[in-house]
Amino acid sequence: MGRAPCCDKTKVKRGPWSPEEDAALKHYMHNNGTGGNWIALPHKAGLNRCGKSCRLRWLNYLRPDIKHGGFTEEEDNVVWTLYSNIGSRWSVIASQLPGRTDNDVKNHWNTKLKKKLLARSTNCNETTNTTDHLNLARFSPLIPKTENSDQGNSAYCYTNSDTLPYLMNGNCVQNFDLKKPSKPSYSSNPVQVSDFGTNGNTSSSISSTREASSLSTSSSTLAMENYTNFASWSGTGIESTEDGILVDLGFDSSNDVFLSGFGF
DNA sequence: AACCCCCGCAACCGCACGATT
DNA sequence: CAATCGTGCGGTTGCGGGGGT
Repeated sequence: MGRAPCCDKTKVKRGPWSPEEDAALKHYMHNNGTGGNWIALPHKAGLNRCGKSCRLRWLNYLRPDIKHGGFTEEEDNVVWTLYSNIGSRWSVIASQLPGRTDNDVKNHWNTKLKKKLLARSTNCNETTNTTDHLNLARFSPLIPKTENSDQGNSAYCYTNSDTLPYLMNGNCVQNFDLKKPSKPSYSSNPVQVSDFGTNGNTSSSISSTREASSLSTSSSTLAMENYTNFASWSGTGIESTEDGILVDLGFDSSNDVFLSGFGF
């Protein structure tokens, strides 16, 4: 048996809200709040609307603290960084942007930022056959394990020693243990991700703050090290037989790139 | 001036989840 | 424990405005 619809769609008004409806909803919300029940609200407020529609209208448009207008560069940076780490969890991203709603962030991503990303990905594809192979790590959002793996259990974050030090405003690349790539097509300096967490010099050059923790079950142990710009893990057991790295070096607006990656 | 196309945004839809009965 | 309900979320749609031809 399917879910019962929240309202009779043939009997409620749909489509754009009129100024009168907005005023009625605002007035009701000002005096009563939701009363903990959006479904009953339209009737109480004298609105011939679905409760979900009222909720959406209020949260995305009528709320007094809503910020309208274009996104600032700083807000873009937050969206880039969070999207690269957690994906399309718009409500979580929006919670980090005061006055912005999940719908705002989603629309902004779909209409502006995604196109930027695609444009860069195109450039990435164009350059991976040349001597510049940094783009996978610089542009990729989190890549699912199965898609990022050559043989199911290994992956690399590709980087470029010409660019990374500038982006990170430091010289950490010098400390990485650079190895030859496993894939012939990637011929520049890849950073084997499992090396991040095992190289003490690397960690100290990236960040002054560091936390370590571990998770244990009867069958597995997962050790976590969290740094400002990346987190590494290594473990044993059924669920965690691989070392991994989550890199978040943020967005560099002057170069119009963001650097973020995931590997194990 | 008329038409077309593209883009941005508001709104809708369906599903998942937690709370309640 | 299962059914029901309300809410929140992410994906998608479609309208309207603006720019180009």
